[in-house]
Amino acid sequence: MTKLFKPYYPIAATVDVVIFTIEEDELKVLLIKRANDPHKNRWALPGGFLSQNEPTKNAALRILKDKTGVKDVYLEQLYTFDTLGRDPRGHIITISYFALVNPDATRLQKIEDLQTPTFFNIKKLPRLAFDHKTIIEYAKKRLAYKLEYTNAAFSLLPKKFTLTQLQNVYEIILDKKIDKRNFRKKYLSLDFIKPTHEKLKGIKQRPAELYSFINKKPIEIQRFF
Amino acid sequence: MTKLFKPYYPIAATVDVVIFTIEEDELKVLLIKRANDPHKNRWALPGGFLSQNEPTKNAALRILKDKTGVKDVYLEQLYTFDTLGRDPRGHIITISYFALVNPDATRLQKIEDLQTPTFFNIKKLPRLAFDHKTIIEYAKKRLAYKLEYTNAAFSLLPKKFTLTQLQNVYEIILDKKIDKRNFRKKYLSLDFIKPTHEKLKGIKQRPAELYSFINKKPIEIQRFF
DNA sequence: CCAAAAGTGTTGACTGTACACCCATGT
DNA sequence: ACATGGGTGTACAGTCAACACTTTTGG
Repeated sequence: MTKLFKPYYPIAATVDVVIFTIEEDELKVLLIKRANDPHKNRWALPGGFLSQNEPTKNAALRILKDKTGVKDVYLEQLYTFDTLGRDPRGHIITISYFALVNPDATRLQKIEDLQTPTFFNIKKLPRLAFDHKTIIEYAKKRLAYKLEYTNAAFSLLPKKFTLTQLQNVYEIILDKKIDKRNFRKKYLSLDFIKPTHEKLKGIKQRPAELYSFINKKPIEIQRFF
Repeated sequence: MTKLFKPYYPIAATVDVVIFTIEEDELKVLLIKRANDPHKNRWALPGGFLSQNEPTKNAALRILKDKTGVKDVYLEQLYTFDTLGRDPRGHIITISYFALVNPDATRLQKIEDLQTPTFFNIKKLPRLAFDHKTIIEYAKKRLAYKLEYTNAAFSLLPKKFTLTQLQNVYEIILDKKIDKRNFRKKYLSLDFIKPTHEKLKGIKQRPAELYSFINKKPIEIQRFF
């Protein structure tokens, strides 16, 4: 603290990061195994304490890189969790972030201190430390919104992808079947993607056209009145 | 702090509250005049430091009541602002909340220490303390979303209201004209409101039917696929 | 030629939008 | 009787949802 505050009570703040990916047709979340108490050896979101004069997003990026090897992700602030008792060490709030990554471009490091970063199927999560289950559930809702109202799917896909892969992303996250023709018509009409005129090769069926996102910046679509 | 953390750096956290209302056909924000430095005598969002073991939402309610007299509002967490330098006293993050109130039911107290809580037209804000302008802009976006996707308008209206009043809320917040017939058709089809079979009286035109919200809990509407 | 996934259009239902006049009341 | 805002319907356009067959490739 650069100066002291009269009657004001300092608290501790952590950041926690929810990293989603899609792998083997499953929505997965990145977890690490805690090296220390509390909850030693339990699976948890990558997270840690803020450093001095460190913005929370920087802290999230730093911790993510140090504990999992994941870097260069676009983080979005999710929510600040502050329930009393969420951390047995005392009054600790956590500012959570979330991001989407493409597993092909995301090599997990095996860190020496046994943090073993691992993507878990969101439907088969182990017992989690702290209130991290709550945080993941909240993040999942936000993810579904993002997919419905933005071009966020680009973060989950390789640079070039087929419409079937894209549709799979939607089906997995929204957890429902979508009609192929309607999906293509609608998604193409949004003008988020364009054909590359390349084809997927080396497979035994008809090769699919590869598409790419026109814009790798977040774009929203509008509604109501 | 109930226990000490080894190398971990305590920070200070404040909460700030954005209270919106609609009055005289204008969207207004509740501000107070700061009693102390920094930014003494400048207008600011009601806010203050977290107390020991106090959840942020409780802190927001406490501060709101103490500094403005406003109570019994439904607060929703907005965002955590943490830009370095946002507070000249040091590394202080703020967890912001927002709420909608009906001015008829919200009596502002004139507090002895000259905090003078006042609703300002959002289009005519004075110079604000800290990064409170940024916070208000963020809150305004969130407000427009809420209105489009939920029944949140109930918080801005008296128990009984006319469809014209409801439409005004939308026109003011979305900042555009809406066709009267289309608005009525659409809003009624959402089944958020029901006629009370009472009429507005004592005015010189044809008296309007009064409606009330069926449900004063947040409800969302769905889209896409 | 077979298996597998890619690709493609039409129809009917529903929703959004544009638009103008009569009605009920107080003065 | 008039001024004021309240209240109402229709038609056209656009979007959504349901639905099945042909094409291309590798083996």
